[in-house]
Amino acid sequence: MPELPEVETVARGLQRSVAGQKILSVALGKTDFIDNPDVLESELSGRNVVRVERYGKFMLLWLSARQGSNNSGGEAALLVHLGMTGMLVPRPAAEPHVKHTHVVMQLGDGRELRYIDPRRFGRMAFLEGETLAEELGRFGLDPLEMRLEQFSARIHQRSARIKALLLDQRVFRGVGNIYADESLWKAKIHPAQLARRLKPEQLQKLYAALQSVLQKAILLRGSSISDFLDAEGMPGEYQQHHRAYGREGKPCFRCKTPIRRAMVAGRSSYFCPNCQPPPRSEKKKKRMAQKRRTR
DNA sequence: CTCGATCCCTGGACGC
DNA sequence: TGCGTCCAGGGATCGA
Repeated sequence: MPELPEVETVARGLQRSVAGQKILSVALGKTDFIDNPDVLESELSGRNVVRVERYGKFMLLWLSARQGSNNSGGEAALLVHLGMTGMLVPRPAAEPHVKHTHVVMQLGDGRELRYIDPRRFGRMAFLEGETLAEELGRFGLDPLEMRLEQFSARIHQRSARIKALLLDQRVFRGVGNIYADESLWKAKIHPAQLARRLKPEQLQKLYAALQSVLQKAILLRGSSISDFLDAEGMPGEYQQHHRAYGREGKPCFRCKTPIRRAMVAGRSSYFCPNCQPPPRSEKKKKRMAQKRRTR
């Protein structure tokens, strides 16, 4: 569930608390979510965490070259995806490891940077040089850095549903189910609307909605739905500002019509059936269902 | 290109 | 209290 605002929150926290720290050694538990556990283990120890930043839904821990190496591999980084339930948190080494602690990095100041993930939907990888560049190149625009023209260009002639495109990390990096639904609600666009059908005014509205929703969410340190906590163990507050996501049956904040839930692009999607009018294709589907019932 | 289905995994909700 | 069952959900992958 960590999406752009949650990952940004964690990354900022880690930048404050672990940037500059040296990784002395690494201990691994379950490793099925790690690209190449042996490489990760051997490459991490002895490096400094230079800087922590967000890249889409990933955290990027930029690493120094190791002493004695000529840094032939180019820039190196630890890539961390939190999946649904991942947490990356610094703790005093003396504190017991909670269940599902799978990666423990001993830091120079006596703390440990721990990766905890019950479902292991996350991902961790040590990457450097060309491999790293290639991996990062797979992803689309950062929603907070793109201009309107770039946003529109990525969307306007695609035949997929707008929600599917918003969720596609190759198109935009960092948007997930919550913020896609919230943005679409704010822009009054139905999630199943075909992207190429959107008018310029709608694209402009969606662009603005996406940015304001994400910025406000970052300000409130993300949404804590199930158990999201930031690097300091604090929950976010944006869930109190949700207008669509998770509000099935509750009145729309604009028109009081009950919020509906439907599967779009394989994800449960929340929307106001009045403010976000369904596209023709959806109406057709409804008529078919009606026919079946009356038959 | 776009879609849906399937798998990964565990905890929480729910029914009995 | 304790089972069993179902579901959520990002992303990879595969077939239609």
